[in-house]
Amino acid sequence: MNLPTLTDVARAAGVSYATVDRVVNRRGSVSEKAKQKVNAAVVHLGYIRNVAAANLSQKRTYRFVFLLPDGANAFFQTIRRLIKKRQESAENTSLDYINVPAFDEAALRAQLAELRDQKLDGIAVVGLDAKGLAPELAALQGQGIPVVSLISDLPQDQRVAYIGIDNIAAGQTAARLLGLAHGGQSGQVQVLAGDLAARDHRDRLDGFQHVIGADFPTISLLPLIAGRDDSALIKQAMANRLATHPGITAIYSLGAGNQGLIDALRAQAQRPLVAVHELVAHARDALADGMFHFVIDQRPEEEVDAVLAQMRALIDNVPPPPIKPILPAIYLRDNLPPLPEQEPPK
Amino acid sequence: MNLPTLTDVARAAGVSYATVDRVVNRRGSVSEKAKQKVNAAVVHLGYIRNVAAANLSQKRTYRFVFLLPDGANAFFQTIRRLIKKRQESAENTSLDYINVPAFDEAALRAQLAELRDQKLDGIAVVGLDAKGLAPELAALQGQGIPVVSLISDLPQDQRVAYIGIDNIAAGQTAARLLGLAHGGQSGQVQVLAGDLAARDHRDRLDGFQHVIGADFPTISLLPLIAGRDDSALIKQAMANRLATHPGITAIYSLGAGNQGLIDALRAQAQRPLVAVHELVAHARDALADGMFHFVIDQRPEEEVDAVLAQMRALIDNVPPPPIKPILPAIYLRDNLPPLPEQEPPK
DNA sequence: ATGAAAATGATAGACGTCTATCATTTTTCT
DNA sequence: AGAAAAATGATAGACGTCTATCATTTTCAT
Repeated sequence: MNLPTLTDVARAAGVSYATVDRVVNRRGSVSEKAKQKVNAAVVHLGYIRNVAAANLSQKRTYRFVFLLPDGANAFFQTIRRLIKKRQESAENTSLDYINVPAFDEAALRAQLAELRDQKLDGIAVVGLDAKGLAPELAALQGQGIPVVSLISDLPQDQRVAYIGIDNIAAGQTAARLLGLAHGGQSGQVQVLAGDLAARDHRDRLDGFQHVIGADFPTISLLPLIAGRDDSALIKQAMANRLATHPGITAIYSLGAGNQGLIDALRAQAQRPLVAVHELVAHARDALADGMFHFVIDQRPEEEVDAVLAQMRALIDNVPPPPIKPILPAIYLRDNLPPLPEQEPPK
Repeated sequence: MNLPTLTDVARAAGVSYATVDRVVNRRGSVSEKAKQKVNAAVVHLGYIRNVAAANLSQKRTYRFVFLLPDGANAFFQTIRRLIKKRQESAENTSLDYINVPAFDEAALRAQLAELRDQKLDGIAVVGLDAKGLAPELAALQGQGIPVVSLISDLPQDQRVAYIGIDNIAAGQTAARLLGLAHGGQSGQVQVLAGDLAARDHRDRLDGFQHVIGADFPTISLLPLIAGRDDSALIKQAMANRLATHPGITAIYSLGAGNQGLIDALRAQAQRPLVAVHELVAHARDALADGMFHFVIDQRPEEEVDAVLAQMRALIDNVPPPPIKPILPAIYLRDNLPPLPEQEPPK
């Protein structure tokens, strides 16, 4: 009738509660035989640990830290805001983030080393394609502190899970949206990247090129512009390109710094189709204005939640944490989500 | 440091634990003065009830029932599957669904009446645009059983919340996707509805017509086909229409029964742009095949979760349940989510 | 077979809330 | 003032898990 408790398991296994406890909480001093009896009983009864009761008894608080790239990047501002928000409504979880210089391996490494001594229950890192992090990451995992990569992956053996979108799929999606919007006519597409050293940017570009090449043969790609996610740089480069190539029919910006793109577009009459990533404030406005046509968003809220869920599951040691990949959302001006309420500054 | 407990509240209010309990759990026999002292202390300390502990102590189980339209409709099959899935992983919740004849006011009414006598904690109903349900719904709410409308709304005063997408936005989104995909060229669009008596179908049509009319003046709409969500009917009607109107450039199917549409399309060479609703198996296949181009999905998983969250919050009497509107997702062949694992029949 | 080490059992207290009971105090009415 | 009614206090037990302690039994090596 009711869910079985540990006492039920003990009875079924023919051992004492203490022994069951030693098995399920890995306290050692249990014979192989007893361990098997207990595990069999667990399976047989379908015992599921009552996490609520467990946390109650322990007054457990999870301590999680996010390592995020420093800077004005609007997307990560959103992530920071979300973390703060979750912190407030968190029952027994303490959430923090630490800003680390962007794309700086040494700094990230130092930060990871520092975290090793603090008693943490989990770390989420925005991955970096760098070899030098391996020892620090290994040391953390060795201490039982799980590391999850967020948004941009780390090598598989250096993290327990990756939370983020499939960036190849994102690039493909962008390609198909822009491709279909040519209505079968030919066109010239300008791709705007941040830095191809970043894994996510590379993946998006690969996906994009592949779909354009395979399914839209009448569309050609102009040479890539690498804008380093820097608005000023992007503005200038795009202004030039638009001036010299009046035949541009579409733009795909797969990185950040799109304010620069908006500025460049505003300065002239041509209105190509535009697809960008991340629904941040200026992208939202540009979408509503009709300046942008598609925004592909990785839904930071879901990502943050997924990180927390993953880490909790890992720590609670419960069955395989649901590894539901996060799909990029496609926004048009018609399906914009309501703005999150702004917190009035006190 | 730690979160305040009821004992802390009692101390701060200068009353006994028993009195605090009488206040927060509304047991009566408390003077107005005491009530105020307690409430003040609650606010002052920022007390938040520990729901885990509360449920633990009560061994509370929530009993929720979903009333779903009967029939083969693939979308509702998905909902049913999701409910079963949630049931399995539910800690202290019992979930059931009852199939009711579709679009049948009398049957739904009878079912609601029957549920009144069963001790339930919440009901989710797929709304119907019918006057006759009001007394039954009112009676349920009077007994403290909250009713939530799902997918298709009920009049505002007859339910405590609506969980579902904004169907006007969904129709607008479909219009813009198809409109943009004309690449500025003119076209003829065929809209395929189920039954305009259903609120969600009407809303989608309104949104669609509005955006086409406002932003794509070179696109014209052919007379609507009402297929009653019936595959056979739809197949026939569409086959006719395609034969008589070879100039059709796009099709928007805003209801169910799309297998019929697929059959009609397969029977001939013309390949118009197609947007449909709900990512069910055949839509998924058609998308992968290139037969469909856009699928707008209301993400049933999120809807089911939102229903449960709403109801739990209502019952736990916790602060305003987060009323996050559910956005329709747009799927292309490139961003299809992984298939849920099929359960092997035992 | 003796002692040390390993394994097991029994059990109490804590976590925060809910429910229930009984005793005591305060208020209200005549 | 005195009795009835209302309000309050005190407190114990339950929910399921974790942690800790101490006593007892079993296993193993010599």
